[in-house]
Amino acid sequence: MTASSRPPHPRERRTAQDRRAQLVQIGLELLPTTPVQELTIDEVARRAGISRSLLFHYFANKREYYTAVTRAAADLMWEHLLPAPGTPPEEQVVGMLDRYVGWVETFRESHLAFVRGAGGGDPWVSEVYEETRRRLVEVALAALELPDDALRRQLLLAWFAFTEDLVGQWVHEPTTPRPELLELLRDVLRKVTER
Amino acid sequence: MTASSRPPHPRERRTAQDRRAQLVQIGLELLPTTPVQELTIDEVARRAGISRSLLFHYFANKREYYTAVTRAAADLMWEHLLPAPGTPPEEQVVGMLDRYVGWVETFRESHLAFVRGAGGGDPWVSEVYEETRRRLVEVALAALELPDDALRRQLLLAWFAFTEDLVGQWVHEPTTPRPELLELLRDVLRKVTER
DNA sequence: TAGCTTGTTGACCGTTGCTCAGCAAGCCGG
DNA sequence: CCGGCTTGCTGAGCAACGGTCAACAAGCTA
Repeated sequence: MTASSRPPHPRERRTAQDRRAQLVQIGLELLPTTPVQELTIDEVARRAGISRSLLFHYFANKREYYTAVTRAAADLMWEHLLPAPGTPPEEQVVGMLDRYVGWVETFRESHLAFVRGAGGGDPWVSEVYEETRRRLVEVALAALELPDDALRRQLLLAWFAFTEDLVGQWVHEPTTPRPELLELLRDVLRKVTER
Repeated sequence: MTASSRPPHPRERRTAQDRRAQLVQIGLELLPTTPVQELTIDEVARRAGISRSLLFHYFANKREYYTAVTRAAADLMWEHLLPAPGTPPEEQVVGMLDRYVGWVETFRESHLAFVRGAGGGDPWVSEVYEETRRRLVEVALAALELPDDALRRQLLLAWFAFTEDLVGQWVHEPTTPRPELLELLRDVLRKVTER
């Protein structure tokens, strides 16, 4: 987040860690306006005030860079959704759902662009997001205290796709009050898993 | 290094319509193996046995080309799913669902790659597929004889996201017999729309 | 001071999307 | 047969982008 105003001549030397973090941060800031894979190295380097070559010093290639950005975005969401340890099961699920809707509300385009980018095109990128979804399902499975079989996992993942889609539409056109949306999602989850 | 050969057929001259169709066809054939946006004009032109320039004679730019390819793919599916006129309502829905699963089963990677490509990255491309989904919802709404309000449409679209996701998983790991999958999907649809 | 480590750069290359001036294959009226 | 028109088609070439490489320079330590 440190402002990198560009003084005329002197070079700005940073530690490897700092530089990497800065580059990923720039990627995160660009994410809302640009499909991940379309970030140009030039643009990122320009914003960081460094040469293209330096970016390739930290990331072997473009893909490695934008998967790192994607992973950072996914981690941010993950940390926001994760329930505090010790929360009662039912509350865990409801809380995660509530925070998920909040997350989408807060970041709107930003988040939708991210999901879109994560779902499409590059398998390496989609793998990152799919892993996050799998982890979410893992948590939900435990919280719901459901038996763990393959079909149920598929259903939970599919329910998450349902939720993603519906919430994505809802933030653009809130067809029902927020609490009812949450109730509806919880209800569908119940009906989907109760078999 | 380019082909300096002028084989027996120095040049294959076609009508504009023919050429366009051929180019789109080549795009469709490449779709399973390559994310739409990553098709290279070079590759397509090479397969068609023409110069790159000619492709730009028929499509203003790359995007116009691959949205045309995407639209062609979407239309193929649409035509396959559309119920025959005169089919009784319930049968329409069940039939479409059945044919949808069949479609995914038949084309597997091909279809999943398509959906992935259509969902991600370029808004122009995703718009094409979203329009198809909207049309499907339109048909389903009529077939189910449900009142037509904004929330219900959202729910139907979200249910379709659920279906897409579940069927996509299921073809990779059939966790339940096919008829039960269909029943399950129909059941979830009922529960989602019965409010 | 020399010497090492390492953050950093500019010059260069191959590929790809895209443009443009013009060739060539049919088809017309004379 | 001929000139000219239309139109499918090409090759050379440009700009932008991803990626490589040898070398510079900013700090640290001996």
